[in-house]
Amino acid sequence: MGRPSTMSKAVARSPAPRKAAAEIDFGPLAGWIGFHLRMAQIASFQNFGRHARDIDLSPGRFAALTVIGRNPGISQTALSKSIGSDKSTLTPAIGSLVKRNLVRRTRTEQDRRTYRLTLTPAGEKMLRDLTDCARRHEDDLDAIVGPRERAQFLRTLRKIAEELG
Amino acid sequence: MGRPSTMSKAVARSPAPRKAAAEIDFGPLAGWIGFHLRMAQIASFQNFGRHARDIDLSPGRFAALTVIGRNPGISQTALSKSIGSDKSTLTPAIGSLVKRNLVRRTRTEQDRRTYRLTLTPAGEKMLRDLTDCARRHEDDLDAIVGPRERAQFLRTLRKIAEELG
DNA sequence: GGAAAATGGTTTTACATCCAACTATCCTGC
DNA sequence: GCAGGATAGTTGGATGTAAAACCATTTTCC
Repeated sequence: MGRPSTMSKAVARSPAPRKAAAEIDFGPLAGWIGFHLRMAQIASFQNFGRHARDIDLSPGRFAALTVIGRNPGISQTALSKSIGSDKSTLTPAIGSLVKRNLVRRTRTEQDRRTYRLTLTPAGEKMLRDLTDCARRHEDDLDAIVGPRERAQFLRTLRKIAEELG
Repeated sequence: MGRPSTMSKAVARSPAPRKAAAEIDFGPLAGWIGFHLRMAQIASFQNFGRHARDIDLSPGRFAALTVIGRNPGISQTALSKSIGSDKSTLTPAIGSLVKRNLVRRTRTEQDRRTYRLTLTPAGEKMLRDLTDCARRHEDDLDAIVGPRERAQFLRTLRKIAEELG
């Protein structure tokens, strides 16, 4: 496919119709909440990753760890509902946390289907470290949102999650 | 905390130490923007899915289609930057759009590394249909956010994406 | 008491996504 | 011009995710 036409067209000098990132036309996307929610979440996710680079745990697992820490004995299904991920997603996630000795999974005698999830001491330490990372990440977000808007912004986010959940 | 430790098991009648979703303790998560951003985005994603169930295209591809439609001739790299996904993610995504005859990918003679992406007529039709779905999804979001807050909310989201990007 | 429905978890399948390494093409400096 | 660096896109490997089918157990209801 060498396209041997040797550039007979050779428009040559035109500086290219290439688009700079800044001049992209987003059309209706530009005014849509859903789109910007997605973009903001992607950016926030990446920023969290920067703060927690050393510690090797994703935001999702961090949320899981926090909820387990605060609600010892919680079941996997309840956990999955609370953090908004599918229970089938949680199976390998919890598995890896158990393998890393951060979470303990014990059967109950009352209901032999469920597990009780609790943190190990190592899990509690990890949670403390991660909470520090998240705290710094939150400081970044707070600085951007600003103290005036913060409460209202949070309220709106919560409302979206509740009413669409 | 609960944990009456009376459980010699066989408590039988106790309505279960099971947690209802409503009474989960989220600890510091409860006040964090990053967490609620994530939850809101998950909910929004699912709601979009409900509206676009018939049409078989994810939000990410929808965004790609829109940007291509608005910026005919855009390159894959520029597209990936604009919608915030990795260029390697885009390779199979564009591939499937091309296979479904929604997008055309043409080589340029000036720079034989890049592709020019454009919509096919079928792609434009698909974009119109999807835009209708997204419009309904947006209506849901608008109803939740409310007209008073909308502009400020959007401004804040945009700021987060920009400053953390 | 037992069949039927519900519930907790796992497995399987199918993608989406990122990162790092790679190929092919271009651009730059000498 | 041509070697070395940049850039466009692809590939491979690892992980995250959801949905559906599935097993084991418990609960409901007759």
